[in-house]
Amino acid sequence: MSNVKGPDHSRRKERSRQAILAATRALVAEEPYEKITVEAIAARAGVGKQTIYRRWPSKSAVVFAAFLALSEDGEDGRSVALPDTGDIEADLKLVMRATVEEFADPSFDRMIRALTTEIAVDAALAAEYREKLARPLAEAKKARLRSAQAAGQLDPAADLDLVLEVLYAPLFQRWLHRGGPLTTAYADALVDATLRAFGPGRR
Amino acid sequence: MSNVKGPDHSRRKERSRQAILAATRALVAEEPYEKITVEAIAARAGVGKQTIYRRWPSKSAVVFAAFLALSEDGEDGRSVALPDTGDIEADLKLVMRATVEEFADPSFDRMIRALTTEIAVDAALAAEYREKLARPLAEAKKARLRSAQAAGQLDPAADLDLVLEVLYAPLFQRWLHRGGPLTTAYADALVDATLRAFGPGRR
Amino acid sequence: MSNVKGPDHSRRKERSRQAILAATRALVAEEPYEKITVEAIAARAGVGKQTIYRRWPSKSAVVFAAFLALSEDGEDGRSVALPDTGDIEADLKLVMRATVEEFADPSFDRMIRALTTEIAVDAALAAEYREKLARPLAEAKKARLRSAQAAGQLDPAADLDLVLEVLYAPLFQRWLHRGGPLTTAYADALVDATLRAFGPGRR
Amino acid sequence: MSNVKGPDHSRRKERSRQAILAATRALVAEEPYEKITVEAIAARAGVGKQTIYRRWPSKSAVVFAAFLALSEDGEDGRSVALPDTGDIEADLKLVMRATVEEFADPSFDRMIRALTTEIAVDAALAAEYREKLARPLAEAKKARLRSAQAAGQLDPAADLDLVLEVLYAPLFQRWLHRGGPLTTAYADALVDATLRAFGPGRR
DNA sequence: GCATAAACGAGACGGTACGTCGGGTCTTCCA
DNA sequence: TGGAAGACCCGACGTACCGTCTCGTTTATGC
Repeated sequence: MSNVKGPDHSRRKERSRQAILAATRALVAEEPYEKITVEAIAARAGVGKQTIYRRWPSKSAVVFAAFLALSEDGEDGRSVALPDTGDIEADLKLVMRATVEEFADPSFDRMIRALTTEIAVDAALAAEYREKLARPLAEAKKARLRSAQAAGQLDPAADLDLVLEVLYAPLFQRWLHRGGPLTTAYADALVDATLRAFGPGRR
Repeated sequence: MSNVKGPDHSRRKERSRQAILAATRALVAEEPYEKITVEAIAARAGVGKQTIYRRWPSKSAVVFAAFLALSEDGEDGRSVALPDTGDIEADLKLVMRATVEEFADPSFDRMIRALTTEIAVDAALAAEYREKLARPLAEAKKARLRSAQAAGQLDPAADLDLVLEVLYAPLFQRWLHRGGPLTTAYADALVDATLRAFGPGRR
Repeated sequence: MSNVKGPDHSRRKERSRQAILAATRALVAEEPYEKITVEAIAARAGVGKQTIYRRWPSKSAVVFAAFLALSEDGEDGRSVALPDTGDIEADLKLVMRATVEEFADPSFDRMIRALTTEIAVDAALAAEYREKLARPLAEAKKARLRSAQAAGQLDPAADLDLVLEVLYAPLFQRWLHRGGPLTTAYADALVDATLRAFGPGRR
Repeated sequence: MSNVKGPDHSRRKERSRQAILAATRALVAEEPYEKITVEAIAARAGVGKQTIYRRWPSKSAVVFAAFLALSEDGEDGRSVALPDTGDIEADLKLVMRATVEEFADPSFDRMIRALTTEIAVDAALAAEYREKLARPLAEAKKARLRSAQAAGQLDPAADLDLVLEVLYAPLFQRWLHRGGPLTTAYADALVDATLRAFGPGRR
C-alpha cells in the first residue's frame, strides 16, 4: 500500500556509489594522499573508472564526497551537539582533548591531510567544505558558547567565530605543520588562553 | 681576502641553479599549483631536466628550495627584525595588518598555498620548513615579545610559542580555508584578543 | 492457407530491424569503416543497443546483414541474370565495364571495403558471404558462360569457377590494393585475356 | 677516418625499435588481428607505449612497419630473384606452388590477413605497401617474364602487369575469401590459363 | 476492451584499450 | 667534463566503446 516506488528504487546505482566511497575512505586512511589514484579507487570498489567520472569531475571531488558521506551517516542532526555541564571551561577542555586524540590516530591524520590539501587548492571544494562540514560543526560549538554567555561565563559581546578560531586554529596549525606535540596540556592551555581573552568583564 | 673558493670554476653551476629557482618562482606565482611540472620549470629555465634532478630529489623539493632562496636573499640576518616602538599593541597591529595585505596578493596567495600543500603532505619538507623558514621568523617575533615582557606589557610567564600561535593561527586558518574576509579590523581583533589573553597580571 | 504467421504480427520488431539496417548502410557509406560503432548505429537508428545485440552477435554481423538485406531487396531471384545477346565477348565487356563503374562510386567503395575487411578476418562470415552473396551471383554468371559454351564460344571443358576468377579477381585485387586505375580499357583487356585463355579449341 | 657518425650511433633507439617490431611480428603471428593492441606490443617489447607513439601514428603503421622490416632483412636486393631455367611454364609453376604453400602456414596466413586488412582501409598505407613491398616483388617477376618474352615463350606485346594479375589475383582472392582449396593443381591451372592467354602468337 | 507480458529506448554498468601527460632515469652530443 | 636536449620506462590520466544489465514505457495481443 505504502511506498509504491520505494526510496531506493535504483539499487545498482546506490550500491556502486557506496562501494566507491567506501573504497576511497579505505585508501585515504591507509595510503599517503599522493598515491591515491582514480584507477586504484575503481579497482578497489570493483567498478569501472567511467562510473566514477560519471558522478564526480575529479579525484578531489570523490575524496571530498567520501568525507561528506562519512559525516552524513550520523544523520538527523543531533550527532554534533557538545556537552553542556554548565561549566564552560571543563566542557571545552573535554572537547579539545578529544580533538587532540583524534589527530593522534594515523589514519584520521592521513584523511584530514588529504581533505586539507584538496581544500587548500580548490576554492569550490573549500566552499562546499565550509557549507556542509565546517559550518554545522561551528554552529554546534557556538550554541555551547552562547549558553556560556547566558551563564555569564563568556563576554556577551564576544564574536563567537573569532572565539572558535582562537580556540581551534592554533591546534590545527600545529598539527598541520607538525610544529610540536599535541598534548592534553596544550589543549588545556588553549582553553585557558581563550577564556582569558573572552571571559566575562574583559572588554 | 674575498674569493674564498675557485674563481669561476662553478659559475655555470650557479647560473643554472638560479635560473631554475627563478623559473620555479615565476611558475608558482602565475599558475595553480597542480599545473607546475618539472618539465615546465626546465623549459622555462632553459635547462635540462637532469640538471634539476641532479640537485633536488623531487618536484616538491625544488618548489621548496625556491621559497628558501627567496627568503635567504635578505641575507645576513636582520631583514627579519620587527619594529619596536615600545608600544607592543601598535607594533603587533602594524605587523598583522602587513600580513593581511600580503595574503591579498594573488601571486603570494598561490605561492603560499603551494608551499602549504607540500608541507602538509611531506613530513621531511615540513621539518625543513620549520627549521629554515618558520623558526627564524618566529625567533624574530619572540624577540619583540620578550622586549614587551621586559616592558611589563606582557605576562612574563607567557609561553611565547603559544602567544604566536594564538596571534597568527586564526589568520592563517581563515586564509587557508577561505573562511572569511581578511581585514584590518580582523588583524586588530586578533592582536586585542591575544593581549587580553597574555597581557600583564592575568595569571 | 496463406498467412500462416500473420504478416505483421510483429510490426515494431520489423520497423526497428529496418531502421538498424538502414542506419548501418548509411554509416558504412559515409564513414571510414573503423569509425562505425554499435553505439553510433543504435543512435542513428533511434534504437537501444540491446535491440541490436538481441538480433546479431557482433558488429560484423550487423554490417554483413545490412549488405544481405540490400541484395535481397531485388527479391525473387531473377534480378541477377546477365544479359545474353549471343555474343559472349560483348556481354562480358558490358558487365565488366558496369563493375568498374560501381567501384568508382565512393560510397560503394567504402561499403565493399567494409565488407571485405569483415570477411577477411572472420571465417564464419566469409562462409555466409560465399553462400548468400557470392554464390548466387557466380551461378548467374556461370549460366551465361554455359550458354557461351553451348554456342561454341567457350571451351566446353573449361572450369567455370576458374574462368570467373581469371575474369574478376584481377579487377578486385587492383581495386583492393589501389594498384592502378580501373578503366574501360582495363575491363576489356580482362575479357580479352579470359577469352584467349578459355576460348574454343584451345585445349 | 671512416665512419665518422657511425651507422648505429644511437644504439638505445635502435634496440627499442627492433624490440617493438619483433614483438609486433610475434603477436601478429600468434593472435587474430583484432586482438593485437598497442599495449600488448609495448608490454611484450618491454617498452613504454609512448615510445611506440613517438615513432608511429597508429597501430596499423606499426604492424606495417613490422612487415617492412621483415622483408628488408634480406637486404641488398637479390633475395627476390626468380628461378630462370629457360622454361617459363616450369618456373612459374614452381613459384606458384611455393606461394600456395606459404598461404597454408597458419601464422603466415594471419600475418597476411592483418596486412591486407590494414591496406584495404588506409590508402596511405596502401601506397607505401605498393612502393616498398609489392613493386620490388613485381619487378623481379616481370624480369623473369621479360626473359620469357625474349625466349619467344610469351607474347612480346603483353602487358606484364596484367599478366601478373591474371596469374596471381585468382589465387589471392580464393585465399582471401576462402573460396576453395589452394592446391598444387590449382596453381598449375593458373599458370596454364595465363600462358594460354599471353603465350606467343596469340595476338 | 482492458490487463499484461514481451519487446523496446534509454542509458548506466564493469571492463579494456585508447592516445596523452608527466615523473624520474639514462644516453648522446656539444661547448 | 658537465650540462642541454630529449628519448626512455612507467603508470595514471580521462575518453570511447564494448557487451551486459536494469530501468520505466509502449504496443498488440489474448484473457
